[in-house]
Amino acid sequence: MMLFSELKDSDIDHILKPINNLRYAENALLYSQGDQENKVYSIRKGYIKLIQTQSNGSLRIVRLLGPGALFGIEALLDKPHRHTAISLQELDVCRINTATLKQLEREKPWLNDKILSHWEQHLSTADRWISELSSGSVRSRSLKLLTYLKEVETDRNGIETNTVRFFSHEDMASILGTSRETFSRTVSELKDKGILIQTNDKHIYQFSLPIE
Amino acid sequence: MMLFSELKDSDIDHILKPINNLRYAENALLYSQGDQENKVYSIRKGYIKLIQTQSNGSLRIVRLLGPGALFGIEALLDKPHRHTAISLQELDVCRINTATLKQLEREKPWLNDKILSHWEQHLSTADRWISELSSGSVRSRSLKLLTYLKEVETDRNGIETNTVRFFSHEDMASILGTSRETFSRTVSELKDKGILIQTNDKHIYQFSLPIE
DNA sequence: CGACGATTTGACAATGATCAAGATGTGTGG
DNA sequence: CCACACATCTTGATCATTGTCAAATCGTCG
Repeated sequence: MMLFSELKDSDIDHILKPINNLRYAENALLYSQGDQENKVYSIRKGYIKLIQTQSNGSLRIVRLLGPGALFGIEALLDKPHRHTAISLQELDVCRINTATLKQLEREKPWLNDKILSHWEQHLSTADRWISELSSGSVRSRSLKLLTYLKEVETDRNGIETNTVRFFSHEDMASILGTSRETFSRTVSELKDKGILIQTNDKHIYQFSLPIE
Repeated sequence: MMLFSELKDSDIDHILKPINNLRYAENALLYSQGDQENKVYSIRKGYIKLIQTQSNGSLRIVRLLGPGALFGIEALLDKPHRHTAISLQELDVCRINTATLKQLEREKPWLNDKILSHWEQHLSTADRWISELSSGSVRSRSLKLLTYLKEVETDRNGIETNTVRFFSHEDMASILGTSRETFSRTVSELKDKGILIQTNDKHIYQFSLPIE
C-alpha cells in the first residue's frame, strides 16, 4: 500500500518539489482539526492517532494508522482537516501538496486507484470502529481492540505474531470510548483469567486466545 | 449530489444498458453483507439503513442514507458488500453495474470527482457516527441523533425545519448502540422536559432546542 | 372488535463513571 | 548509580447509568 514505492526518481524529478520527508517526535502535533493546509501525508514509520473533538470538548480517537497509511486525504477535496493528527511514536512521514499529487495522478493513472483503495481502507476501518469498538460491553470491545492491535502487529512484521503492543491506557480508553479506569480493570480481569500475559517489555502482552 | 442528474440521455444511449431503476417496498433487502454483485446504487427517493453484523451475531446500523446518496461503492474495488442494505420506506434506487460506471467515468472525468466526494461523505459521516453517536451517555447521544435527523430532514426539503421524523425505536436504538427500552426512556424524559413535542403524526416530533 | 406488533413503564441486576488513594514506572539530575 | 519528582497505572468505594426481563399500554390494520 505504500503510495510512492512504485515511482522511480525519474518520475518525480521534473516536478517542482513540494514533497517533504518529515520526522516527528513522539506525541507531536501534525495538524489540528479545522486546519486547511492542502497537504496529504503518507506514513513511512511509526503510528499516529486521529482524534475528533466535539463542540462540547470531548475527544475520541477515531483511527489508528501505521506504516503505509495515507491520511489527511480530505485535503484532496479542498476540505479542512476533520481530525487532529498526533504521533504515537517517533514518526517518519512523507508530506505532499495536493496540487502535486493531483498532477502525479494525471500522469500515472494507476495512482488514482491506489488512492481510492486507501479511501476505502479508511471507510472499512471506520465501520469496524463503529460495529466492533463502539458496540457492546467494554469487555467485549476491549477484546476486539486487542485482536485489532494483534492484526496490526501481525501485518507490521509479516508474521503471525501472538502479541499485542499496548499504547497508553489513556489512548486505548479513548479508542473504546470508555474511561482509563474501566479499561485498566478490564485488562486486569483478562490477566487474572490468563487470557493476557505480560512480557518483560511491560507494554507487550501475550495472548492466549480462543478469541471472543 | 445526485449522480447522474447532469448526464443527458445522449450521454447514455450508446451504452449497453445495465442500469436499472428499481422500486422496493418498506423493509426490503437490497443486498446482504458478503454479497459480491458488482453493482452500486444511487437513491432517488426514500431511505435505507446499512447494517453490519459481527461474528457473534450482534447488529449495528452504521449508516442512514437518503436521496442522492451513492452506496455499495466498495463494489467499485471489486469487494463484496461490507453491509446489509435494507429499505426504511418505499424506495426508488438506480442500480448500475460497476463496469458500466467505470466506462462512464472514463468518458466523463468529472464523474470521478463526484464519486470521490460521495466516498468522502461516507467517511465523514462514519467519523461522526463514532465521535457523536457512539461516545458519551445515551442521553447526549440521543440528542446528537435527533439533531442529525433534523439536519437530514432539513436538507431533504431545503428549508430549515424544526421537526424530526422518527424511525422505529428499534432502529434508533441500533443506531446508538443501545437498547430499545433505554432509548424509549430517554425520549420520554425529553418529552417531560419539553424539549421534544409529539405532533399529530406520531412519528414526527417538534424540537424546542437550545441544542448544545 | 380483536389480534398483533410496537412502545412504555417498572423492578432489579449488571455495568460503567467518578473521585480518591496508593502503587508502579520512567526520566532526570546529582 | 541512586534518589527524587512526575506521570501512568491500579485498586477501592460509591453512585449513576444502562441492560434485561416482564407486564401493561397503545396503535394499526384487517
